[in-house]
Amino acid sequence: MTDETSFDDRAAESPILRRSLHDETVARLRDMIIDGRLAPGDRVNEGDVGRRLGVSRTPMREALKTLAAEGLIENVPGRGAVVRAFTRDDVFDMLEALKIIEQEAGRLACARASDADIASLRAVHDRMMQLYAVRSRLNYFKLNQDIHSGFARISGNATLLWAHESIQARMKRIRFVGNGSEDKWAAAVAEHEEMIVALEAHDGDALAEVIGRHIDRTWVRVQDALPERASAAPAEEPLAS
Amino acid sequence: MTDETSFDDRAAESPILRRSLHDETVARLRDMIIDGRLAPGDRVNEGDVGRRLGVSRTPMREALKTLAAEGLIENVPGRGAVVRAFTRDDVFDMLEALKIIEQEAGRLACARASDADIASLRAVHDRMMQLYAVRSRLNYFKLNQDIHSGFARISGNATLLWAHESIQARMKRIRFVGNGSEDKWAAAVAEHEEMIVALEAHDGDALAEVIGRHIDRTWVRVQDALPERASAAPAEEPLAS
DNA sequence: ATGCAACATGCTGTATGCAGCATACTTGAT
DNA sequence: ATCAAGTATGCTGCATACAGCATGTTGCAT
Repeated sequence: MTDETSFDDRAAESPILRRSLHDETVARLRDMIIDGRLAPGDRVNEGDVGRRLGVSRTPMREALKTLAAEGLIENVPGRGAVVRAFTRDDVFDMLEALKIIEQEAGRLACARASDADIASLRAVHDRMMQLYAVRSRLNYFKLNQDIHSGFARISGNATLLWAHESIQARMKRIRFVGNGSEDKWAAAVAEHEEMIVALEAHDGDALAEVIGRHIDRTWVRVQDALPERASAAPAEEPLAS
Repeated sequence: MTDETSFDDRAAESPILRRSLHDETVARLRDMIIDGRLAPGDRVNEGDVGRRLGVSRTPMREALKTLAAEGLIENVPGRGAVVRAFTRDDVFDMLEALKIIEQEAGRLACARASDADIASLRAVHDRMMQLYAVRSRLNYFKLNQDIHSGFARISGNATLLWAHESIQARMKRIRFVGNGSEDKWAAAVAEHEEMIVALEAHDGDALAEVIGRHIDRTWVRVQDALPERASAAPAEEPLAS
């Protein structure tokens, strides 16, 4: 279960385009939040964390403003940045919204997407099947994000894609935690296959139905891993150990 | 038609809660973008605009980062902030996304909203009818934002509300411009009435249908005011004149 | 022992200074 | 006259310095 050690996925980025320091800092902080180095409820000390990332307070503060707008942290006046902690209700809302967006994006994709677009999603799915075959959980998980936002991507609607990815970014930590047991994983893989088949058949209703089922079961799975009232962070490292 | 002069709506804010300088700056810049003082494509000079707002470059830069995350401006590396210009396709995508979110939020609202919630929306609608009666265009327009995000608000889903408001914030400028002629306005008012009736009857399908129709017609209306390829800003002030 | 008040510390919020880069202008050559 | 190259200017990006505030601690009084 531990063929990978770090959650870091920066290596997968485009190799040519060098990002600005701001984007870099935002990305690294995002990673720290997702993989739990910054736990929900933690105060983010600009000086400390900035030193740790090798940037001064100014770009640090700017990155925190960006993350606040993304909904990953909260900026309390006079007290600085706090990693946002999601309640059970918050997570329910996020999944419900994700379901709506993904279903409708799926319908649009069935109506509009080119064969090449569909083939590209099929390719991602095939790679995920291979990763599932060797139980490479972390790499599977990484691609899982892609395939879900993939429907929004090939729907051709940039705003839907933006909304989906924004919400998914907040959920990443939680989905990471609630990745579930062997049989649940198998069921998820089967549903993915159903989705791709529906997409290839341009059957929007069928696709929406599977997506709905899939996300409903995600809610069940995630719910178990969620503490009663507070956030999404058990104290210990949940997966990458 | 010119009973109001400024787009400014800060007076409508909660009187007690004093906002931080950051939030204040963000809000003021947002207003400047919406009412056209900062036109799409304009470069935002940190020094100049900062002086104009009475803040130094640092909080200015932080505000720009927030606005960039909100999608109202773009941060070009090495060139600073540029007010984002939306293409016709961008606007179509935004309206399509808004339609999806608003329809499904409406369905949820019909299923879940309390009588008090529904009554509050009815109250907003009634006030809009009064404003329509005296043709108070700008004040009508302000409440129009509220009633549309209102469905998301009383759906009880905070994430849907967030998504709706985020997208609507970007659209504000365009909706402002494309407010349309007398008869189109009358049609819009009639559709609003239909929506409230459907909501009060808890008829989700009917509500979704009206919302769909309403936004489709918004697209038609807005499209005319939209230049072919570029942004959403005719040079002159379009409405408050 | 407990509560309150004054103080000390450390952090946030803002301003300013400096280096680097992009762009515009000027000057010269063809 | 036009184009190119070098130069100059002004802005961005980042670091640092300073002021104000929130919080934790200590000492004193009851």
